[in-house]
Amino acid sequence: MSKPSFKEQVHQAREVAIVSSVNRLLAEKGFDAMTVDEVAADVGIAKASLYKHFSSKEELAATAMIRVLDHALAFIAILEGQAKTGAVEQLKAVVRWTLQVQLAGEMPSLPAQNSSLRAALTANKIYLDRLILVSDKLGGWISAAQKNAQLNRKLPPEVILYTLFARACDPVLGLLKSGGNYSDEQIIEMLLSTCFDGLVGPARAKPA
Amino acid sequence: MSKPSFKEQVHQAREVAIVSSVNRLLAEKGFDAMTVDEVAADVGIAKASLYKHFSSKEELAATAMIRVLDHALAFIAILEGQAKTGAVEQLKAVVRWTLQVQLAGEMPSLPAQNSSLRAALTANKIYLDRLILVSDKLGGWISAAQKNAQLNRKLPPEVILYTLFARACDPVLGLLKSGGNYSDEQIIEMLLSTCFDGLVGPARAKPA
DNA sequence: GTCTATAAGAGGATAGAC
DNA sequence: GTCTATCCTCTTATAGAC
Repeated sequence: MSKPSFKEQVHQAREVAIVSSVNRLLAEKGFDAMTVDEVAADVGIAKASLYKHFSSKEELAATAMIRVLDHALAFIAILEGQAKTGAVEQLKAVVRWTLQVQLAGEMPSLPAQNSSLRAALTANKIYLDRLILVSDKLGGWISAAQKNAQLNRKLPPEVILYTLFARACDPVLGLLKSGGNYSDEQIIEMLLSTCFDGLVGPARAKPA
Repeated sequence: MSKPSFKEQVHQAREVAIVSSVNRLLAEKGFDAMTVDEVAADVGIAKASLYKHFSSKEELAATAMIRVLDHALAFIAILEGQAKTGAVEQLKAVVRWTLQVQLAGEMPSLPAQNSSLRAALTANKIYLDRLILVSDKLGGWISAAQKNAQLNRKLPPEVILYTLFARACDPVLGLLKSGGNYSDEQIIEMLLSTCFDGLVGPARAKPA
């Protein structure tokens, strides 16, 4: 790699600032309610300047999503480097991290139905690449956990993967948070409980 | 009640047709992507005529939500009239019904973040009334199930209620449906399993 | 690359005739 | 109450000077 020039560093820094604003606004208002004017105002530059860095609102959102996936991959890498724990514990750690990001107001939320956004995401190689990387890592842990019977063997791994991904946009978190009756830590533990042990609760007795 | 005139019946029938269209479009595209022009075209009337029946797009959505809640209440009433089964079984039946409605493409999906919509809903007495009725019915079953230890006693009833409500907009259903690898019945059973028994699966042994 | 100014168009809501 | 035609605001995106 060649040393980046000062100009390039400024350019990069500005893009980082843009993506940070986009990420926060996506978490706060969602894709549809977020306007490009808001983003520009939040960053403190003119809207036309934004479009010199990113060609569309969809690309802004895609870049924010890529950043989140990169953070997830970094967290997963840390887990992999730690002392060997059970696969289920690693999956729980990832979900816990996801919930913490949401509680911090930093989890971008994209509507599943928006067609222009979906088109942009499925056409984005970098986004898809990161998504597959995360899926593969989690998929490995899921299959390990099923081998140990730590996770229900009757569920297709795909279903478990989707269910874990869905924790990143669980509306229950927002409801509990806005209700104000529970601490962040309590919310996280309750959601982990309902996700892994279900509403019925943990197994009452271990098999002999 | 006085006998409705023919004119009033036509009026009512038209409104029913409007709400049906709105309901289907809300399920298909969501509130933001749905346009009033589309609704008018789908019903087959002019947009201005729509506004003689409903004063805003938000009111259209609220009316559709009220209809869904009324259907839910009707289903709950049927369950109450049936031979006595466990409270958990009744809750599962309600969730199963919710999933069936989604699979049929008839569950309106409203974004949680849209502020104008939220304002209209929280100001709508009829909507709030129905929502409370459903919550009370489910709340009764939840507390009964917790007394029997059929549901985890450590979870606040409120958390269980929210978790059940959230099944009505679970993105996992849409992902599995669009994947095409499972029948509707399989999807329903898997989602019921992850909801009540969690990813870990059902208790492997009963306490002595 | 940054700015101001504006094009271009979508979409919610209404005017006014019938 | 229904229609056609229109208004008006908001929002994405770009033109063109510097």
